[in-house]
Amino acid sequence: LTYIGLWCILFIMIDLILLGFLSYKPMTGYDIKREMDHSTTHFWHAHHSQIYTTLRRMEKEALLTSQMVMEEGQPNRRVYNITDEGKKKLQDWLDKPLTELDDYKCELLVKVFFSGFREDEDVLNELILQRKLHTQHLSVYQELDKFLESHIKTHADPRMIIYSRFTLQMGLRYERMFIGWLDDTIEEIKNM
Amino acid sequence: LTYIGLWCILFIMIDLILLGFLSYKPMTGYDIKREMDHSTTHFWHAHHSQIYTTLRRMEKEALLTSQMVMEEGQPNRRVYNITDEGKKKLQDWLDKPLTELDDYKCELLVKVFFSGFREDEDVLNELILQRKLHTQHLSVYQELDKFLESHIKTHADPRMIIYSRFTLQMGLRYERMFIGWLDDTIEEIKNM
DNA sequence: CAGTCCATGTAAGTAGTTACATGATTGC
DNA sequence: GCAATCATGTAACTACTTACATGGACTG
Repeated sequence: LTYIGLWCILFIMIDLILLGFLSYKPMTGYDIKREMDHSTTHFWHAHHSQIYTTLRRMEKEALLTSQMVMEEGQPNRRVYNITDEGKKKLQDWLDKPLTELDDYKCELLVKVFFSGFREDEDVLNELILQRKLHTQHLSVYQELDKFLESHIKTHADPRMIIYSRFTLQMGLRYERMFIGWLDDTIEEIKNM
Repeated sequence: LTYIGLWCILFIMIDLILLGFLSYKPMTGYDIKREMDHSTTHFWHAHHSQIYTTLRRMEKEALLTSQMVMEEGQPNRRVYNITDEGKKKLQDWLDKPLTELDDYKCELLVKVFFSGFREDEDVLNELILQRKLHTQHLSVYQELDKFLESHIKTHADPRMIIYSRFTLQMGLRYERMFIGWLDDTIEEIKNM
């Protein structure tokens, strides 16, 4: 098991996300958590506990350095910087193309799959609730998209914004696709 | 931490999937793995090691029973049956509506998010490769869908088939949505 | 005679989750 | 007075992954 690490570098997603954010600018764990909640949540999320422990571990691995910055009236901040080794790791991962598909997990679909045992009425109510939740998500993404669109020209590095907007476009499409499926499935159950 | 189990029953997805399959008929771990690979993979997958260990644990929890069936010329089979307690657990989970959205994780989107650092050419190649993979998946789902459609009337319990087909419809929509996003993103990068 | 299918397991590790813990400041 | 924000951590656990392990029957 252990010798594999020598041959094939392990790319752990949370590591690469932290390296990605820190390649833009020095940040604290708190900063990264906040940014993730506003930009990557719809395709990758992390709890603060995982972020803090991973940053610590990556500092030991010489991918990052950190300094405590003393604040008055506010808690002190541990600011992380990416090292050359960290930059290399990020670039190595980016350069290596994905040759497989991500696997998708969806609890709702598991429930639907086994819903032959349920009352149609109950399934319908569940799908209607899900539709509400997805509609809320969709409108959040629409707001975010407007915001990104307005900042795309004023930003110093538009490439960053352009690529992050591609991911948001996927968020929008995903929600619309999901709502479409919910609508059609609701109709089909009603007509059963 | 421990007292929570007393108040709030834990619903672990793999448990519920195994209960779901065994509520149709008695099966072995191998059978369930094979069925999952043909029906639930696109929204939930499991390795055989997890299936075997979970079945064992659930037997201890009195949700299942098992008997070894001796075979000649072939390996012996451990056939599992669901108990009344197991049926109750499955039904309790089905009856409790989901009040949140599943969270979605996608490594490709993480890469795209940080692809401002890459050559457009490299990103394009990666997206084109992903397009190929998604197209392959799509055609597998289309075959499966044809198969389900032809069996929907001859099957003893069409409700089962109808609900499982709903999940396949999602698979089809998901792949089409993904390919659409890939096409548009590829075009936008080419025109950059 | 190499490879896949049948069939069932164990061992070891880790990524990620949930809860515990603290405490000053700002705002309704 | 209550809740949220800022800010950083530790402790404990578990769902899931990867690899190890076996061995007969069938197929091209």
